[in-house]
Amino acid sequence: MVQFKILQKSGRSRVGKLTTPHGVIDTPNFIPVGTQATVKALSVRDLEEIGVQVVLGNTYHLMLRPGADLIEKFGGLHKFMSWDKPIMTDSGGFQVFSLGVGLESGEGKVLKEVGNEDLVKGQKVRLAKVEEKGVTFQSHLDGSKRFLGPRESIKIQHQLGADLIVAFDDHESSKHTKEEMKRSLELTERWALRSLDAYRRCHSEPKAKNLPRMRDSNNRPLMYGVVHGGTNKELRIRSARFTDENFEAIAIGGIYGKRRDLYQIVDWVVENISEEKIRHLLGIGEVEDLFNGVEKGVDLFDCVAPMRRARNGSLYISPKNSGSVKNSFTLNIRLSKYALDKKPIDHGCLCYTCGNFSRAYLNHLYRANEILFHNLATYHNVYFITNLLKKIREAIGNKQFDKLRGAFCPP
RNA sequence: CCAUGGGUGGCAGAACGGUUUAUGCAACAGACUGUAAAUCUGUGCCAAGUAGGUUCGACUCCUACCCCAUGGA
Repeated sequence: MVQFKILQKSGRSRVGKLTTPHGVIDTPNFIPVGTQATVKALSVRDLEEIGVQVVLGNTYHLMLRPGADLIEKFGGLHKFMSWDKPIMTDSGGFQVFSLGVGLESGEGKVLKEVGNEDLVKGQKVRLAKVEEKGVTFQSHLDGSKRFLGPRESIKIQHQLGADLIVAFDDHESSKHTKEEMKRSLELTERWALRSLDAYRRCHSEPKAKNLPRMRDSNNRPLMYGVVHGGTNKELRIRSARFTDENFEAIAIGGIYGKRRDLYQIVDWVVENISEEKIRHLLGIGEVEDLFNGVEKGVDLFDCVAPMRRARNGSLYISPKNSGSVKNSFTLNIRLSKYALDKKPIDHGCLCYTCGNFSRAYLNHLYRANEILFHNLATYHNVYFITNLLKKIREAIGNKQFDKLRGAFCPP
């Protein structure tokens, strides 16, 4: 059983404690994305040293490689990757739409009727065939035809043994009319119910065909329903209420637009869900957004940004080292001006990287294409964000959140 | 000294008698929000060993010289 307890509140911000089968997660908190059963460039030892409390794995990637059955045979994702703290898994819905490569690229007629999407990214047209029971897509690894729906997704997430799981959802990112968005939302709602059904079967009908047996009822994961509705207020509110009615945990998804939209959406949602339920803002994690999310009552975030940024030379710095909204609280360690810089990345940062290495050294490692760069850079960024959330929790507890926020994002 | 091959941007390396001559790397910048990302996108290089010649036009053809590589004396 997973339990969420709010310990302190300040405005809409809250400090809480999410207790899972693999330990406690203090909230608000940040969940590093570890798509393929690893947070890229970091060892589990690094994560523990940093103080990361929970990581996210991905249903889509893991089902394709190495396969959910294989991971189940190894005793689940925790044992497979040797991480005994909480794990969240994503439903795979997002990937199926964002990178499921096309099927039957010539034919659109029939597919369109069931909501087929031409997802245009760059110049490639990608098709995923969406039907009532789920999505047929093409593996990005070998082109093989695959199927993922609510039942499959929930099954896989149970096989992986995650503590926090997500209902399978449709994505309206490329739908433009309100009618299309509404149809997509309705599908998400039906899939939400199917996800719930699959979840219950995993627990109350352990012999149900094709569903994994949950040995111990204490190991029940917490399942998030996902609020969609794009930037449409009416749909977002409807989705928020629906999700609140049916789920114990609320995730906010389908956020693609501008920051202003993001904050507006969060407001609409938060105002229409129960206060005591945990709230997760899917895919969000830039510094500015963390502050605003927390202020609006979000408890958990996951994002690839800190890790990806790190690998690309974008390293977090705090305001006292000239980090600001304008530079996304980052410096670009690739720049020649750091080649002779003896300072650590972020003066005052207590992480291993900052405690031992200069900007010049990191600049050199990047330029020399050394693998160690990825580790040291990712370590710093994950530490920075993890530590930031820790400071945020403390600030909320001390009624100092506004002050802390003001130091980072002056009004 | 002889023979052969060759000298193209910072480096590597193509094509071509004709409007702004690839491409890669390096350099210089920018991007990155439920990860097909050690990725992606831009920018610049006042590119032709030297000196002549042929031609309307030469990096491309010719001559001489210089330099490099390999082989030989």
